[in-house]
Amino acid sequence: MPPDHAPARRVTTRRVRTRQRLLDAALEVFAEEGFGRSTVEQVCERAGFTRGAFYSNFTSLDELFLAMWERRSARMLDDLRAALDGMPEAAPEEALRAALTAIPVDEAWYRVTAEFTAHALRNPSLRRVMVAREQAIQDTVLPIVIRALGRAGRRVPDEAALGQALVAVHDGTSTQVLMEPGNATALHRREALFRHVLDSYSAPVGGTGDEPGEVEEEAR
Amino acid sequence: MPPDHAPARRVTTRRVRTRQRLLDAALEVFAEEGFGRSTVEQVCERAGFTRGAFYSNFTSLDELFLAMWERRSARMLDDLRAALDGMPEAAPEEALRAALTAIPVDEAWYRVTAEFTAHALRNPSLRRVMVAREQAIQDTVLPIVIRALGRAGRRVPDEAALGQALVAVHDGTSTQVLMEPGNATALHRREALFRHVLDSYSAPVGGTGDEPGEVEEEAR
DNA sequence: CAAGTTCGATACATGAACGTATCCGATGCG
DNA sequence: CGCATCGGATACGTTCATGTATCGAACTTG
Repeated sequence: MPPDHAPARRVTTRRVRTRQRLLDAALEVFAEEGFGRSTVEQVCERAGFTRGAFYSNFTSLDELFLAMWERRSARMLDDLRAALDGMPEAAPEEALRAALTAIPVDEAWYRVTAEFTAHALRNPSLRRVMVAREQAIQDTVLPIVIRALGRAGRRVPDEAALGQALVAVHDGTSTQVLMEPGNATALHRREALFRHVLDSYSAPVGGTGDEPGEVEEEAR
Repeated sequence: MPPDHAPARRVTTRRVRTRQRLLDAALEVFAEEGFGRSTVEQVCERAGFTRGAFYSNFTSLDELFLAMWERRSARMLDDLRAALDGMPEAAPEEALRAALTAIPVDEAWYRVTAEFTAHALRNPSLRRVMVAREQAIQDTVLPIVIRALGRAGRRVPDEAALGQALVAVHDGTSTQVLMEPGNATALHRREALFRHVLDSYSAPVGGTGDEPGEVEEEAR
């Protein structure tokens, strides 16, 4: 129902295409230069435009940064979802490996994410965006992980805690892996850590009833 | 033995003091504005100098950033060491809690670290600096952690793996905690995750001989 | 206490990025 | 096919950060 109060913007084909080209260019430039050191002109040049195009589509670099990050972030979630849906009957071990190879391909993306994290730590509204995204990731990943664990005969007592742990491990180890490119050990240890976390936050169902050092439900 | 080839710089008292004031100011400014958005003038103003002082002591903002980060980073390591040395006979549980409260006090520092991480991901020589620091942290912390675990009757089969896991968990959870300030749950989950990692990467010595789901030594 | 050196302040020239106002080709519509 | 609007290009003026070159006060040294 948009017979509008505002002038009823027609969204031209051209417009959406230039927006996308600008967003793509932004990812590249921010990854190379860093967000803080990037300029409007650099982004436009990379996209094959002049600054006129930019100011016609966005009002600030911050706005572009946010839009780009959210778009790319959503796509990453889609990829992850696809990778996990592809193996609905896999064992946790396999699913984990599949998920981990589906994700950390794009170094540029992780650079930009690190940049975005730093930026968000100084900006309450961006912080909320990041928190929301973390929640979205958990909502997507957790059910699948939990189902996989279930097939392996394990139950997760505190799902939210597992979700937070997985995200933390993912972020922390991603950085490590990127800091030493071509270090296979770091990659393997990353996988191992994930396995340990999955183990620690789940317990065998119908077994002896207790394992040593397992999770007790947390106080809220 | 420095009867020098270079003009034999006398290091005046004044000089070191202004250097320090500049470094302190840099931490604050970078934390507030972000490194990329910070200017030489902002730092100098905060320190109570003009740009002349800066250019007399450093050649670029990058140089200042690196110097500041290394200094602060070293101090952080000292704090950590002190906190852990303070309780040479503590149980792992206690020591963990002590270490965790000794560290994550300074939000500004973590902002700057995030900034530095992002920066280092684009800069090979900074990457090496970060990797070296991670190594230093492990060299400092691991022996203490391992001794504490030992007193609790636990042995660590793969020490390097534990070190990497601890750092990853620290980094990953720090971000989470800072993203939602005043969220006690995140803090508790952080602690819990540390406990689980300590458990997963160690095994009781002289016990039954095997626990389920423990670490096997890793391939190199 | 005089002479020299050091270090930060001041002044200046330069260049870069910004945002706006305007123009003109392209695109969609009748 | 002609017209109206849209969207990006161009051309400003302005602000701001940079780096250098010079100056002068404070401290060191003999």
